[in-house]
Amino acid sequence: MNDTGITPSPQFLANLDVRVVVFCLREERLQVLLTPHLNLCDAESMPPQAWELPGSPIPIDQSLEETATESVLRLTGLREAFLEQLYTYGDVSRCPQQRLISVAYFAIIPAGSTRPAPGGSAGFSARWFPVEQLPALAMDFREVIAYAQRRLRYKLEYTAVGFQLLPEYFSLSELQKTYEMILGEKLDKRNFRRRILQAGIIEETNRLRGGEGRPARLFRYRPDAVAEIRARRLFP
Amino acid sequence: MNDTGITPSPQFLANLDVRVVVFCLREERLQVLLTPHLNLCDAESMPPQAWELPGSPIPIDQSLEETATESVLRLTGLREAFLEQLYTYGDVSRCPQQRLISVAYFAIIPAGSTRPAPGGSAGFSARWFPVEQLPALAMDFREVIAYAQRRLRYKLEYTAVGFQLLPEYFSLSELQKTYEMILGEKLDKRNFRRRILQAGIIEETNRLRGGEGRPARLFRYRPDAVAEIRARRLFP
DNA sequence: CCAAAAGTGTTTGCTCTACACCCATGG
DNA sequence: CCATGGGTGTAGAGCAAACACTTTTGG
Repeated sequence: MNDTGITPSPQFLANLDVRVVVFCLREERLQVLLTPHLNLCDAESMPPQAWELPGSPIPIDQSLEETATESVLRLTGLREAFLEQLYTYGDVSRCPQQRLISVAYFAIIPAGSTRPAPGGSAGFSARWFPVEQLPALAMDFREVIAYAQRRLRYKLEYTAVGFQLLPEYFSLSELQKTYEMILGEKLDKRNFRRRILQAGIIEETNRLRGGEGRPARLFRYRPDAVAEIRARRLFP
Repeated sequence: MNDTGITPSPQFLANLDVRVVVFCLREERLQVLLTPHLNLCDAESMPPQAWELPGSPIPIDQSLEETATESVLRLTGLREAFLEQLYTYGDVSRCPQQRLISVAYFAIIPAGSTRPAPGGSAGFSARWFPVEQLPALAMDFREVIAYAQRRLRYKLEYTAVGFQLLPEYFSLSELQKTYEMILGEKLDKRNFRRRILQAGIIEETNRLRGGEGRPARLFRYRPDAVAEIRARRLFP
C-alpha cells in the first residue's frame, strides 16, 4: 500500500492485482463497496474525486482466491462471505500509470453484517454506494461493476445465491423483495412462494417477526441444499 | 520462447501467461490442441512425456485477448475463431518451476478448417487429442480442459455456439450429431429439428449434399441472429 | 374496528416429450 | 429393387402464469 500504486513491493507479483466487487443489501438497495482513488486525492481532507474497487496486489505465496478473501476480510471483517472469480481485465491502456492486469472477484455479504462499518477498522475510508448511484470511478471499474451486477442477476435465477444477501433468518416477503430488487421486476407473490418452497432450499423455523400488520414466519436457508440448485432454473 | 519456460524476455509480463483450449470437431470427435511440455522433452526426437495447453507470455503492449487471438492464429492459421475468456488459474504451486498465473481462454474452430495442420507452420509439434483420450498433462491443465468442456456444453444449451464447430454449410443431421457429441446424450430427431428451426438461427439454402441414401438439405447459420439467443434455453 | 402486511388454490395455456412411418437417391 | 440416411406430425403430460380474497396482528 503506497500512494502511487505504481510499484508494489518485490514480494508481490508485478503488473497484477486482485479487485473485489463487494455487494451488500443496505437501506433497501443493492450497494457496492468502494475506496478512494488515491492518485487524485493526496490531501486527506479533500473528498476524493474518483473511487475505485478495493483489492490488493498478489503476494508471491498466495493464491488469487486467498488474496481476494483477505481483501474482503480486511474490508468487512467477514471471512465466510460468498466469493467467486468474475473476469480478468487486461486491456493495455486501462490504467494510465502502468500496465495493470486485474483479476476481478465478486463477493456477497449478508444484510445486517455491516458492523465493521467501512470507514472503521482497516478499511481506510471505504464507503458503500448504491449500484444505481455510483460516483466517478477510475479505470474500467464501472464496466467491472456492471458485469458483476449482470452476473449476480444471472446467478440469482439459477442458483441459491440470493440467500447470501440476507441475514440468517428472513421472511418470504423479504426474500421476494430481494429478488425483485436485483432482477428489476415484480414477481407474483403466490408463484414466488410456491416455487421457492418447492425447490426445497429453505426451511421453515418457528420464529416470527412482528412489525406492522400480521407477523411473518421466518425461514432459513438449508445449507445442505447444494449451492447449484437441483432445478435448472429457479425463476423463468 | 525459450526452453526453460522460466524467464520470459523483459518485454513480457512476468509470472503471467495466456493459455488457449482450442476445440475442433475432427474424426467425429471433439478434439483439443496440445503442445509438448518442453521441460520433460529435451531431446527433440523423444516423444514428449507430458503435454500442455498452448499459449504465450503476454507482451507488455498487448491485451489478453489479442495475445490469445495470436496464439490461435499461430496454431491454426485462423484469425476469426470464436474466442472467450474462461478463467484465471493462480494457485501457488500449480507450476513447480515458478509462480505462474495463467489466464485461460477457450476457442472453437470450424470442422474442416484444419488445413494448417498442427505440426506444420509455426505450430511446433502441436497435436490434436480427443477430449476423451487426453495424454499426460502438465500442471493443472486437465482441470482447465475439463472446465472448458463444461463451459462448452453449457453454452451449447443456451447460445448459438454450436455453429462455430461446423463448416459454413451443414445438414441438420450433422448439427444434431454435433449437439449429441458435446452434450453426451441422444436427442430426438423431430424435436431437435423443430426447435432449432423455430429458434430462427439457421436458414435453409438450396444446396444439397449427396452421400449414401437421400441427399440432405444444407443449412447455414444466420449471422444476424445475435450470439446470445433470444430464447433463454435452446435445449432443456 | 381499521390499517397493514401475511398467507393461501385453481384454472388455463403453452411447451416439452414420446413416438413410427414415408421419401429420395445410389448402387 | 433394396439399402441408406433424410424428412415429417400429433396426442398427452407437466409446468408456468394469471388472478383475489381471507387471516393475523398492533394501534
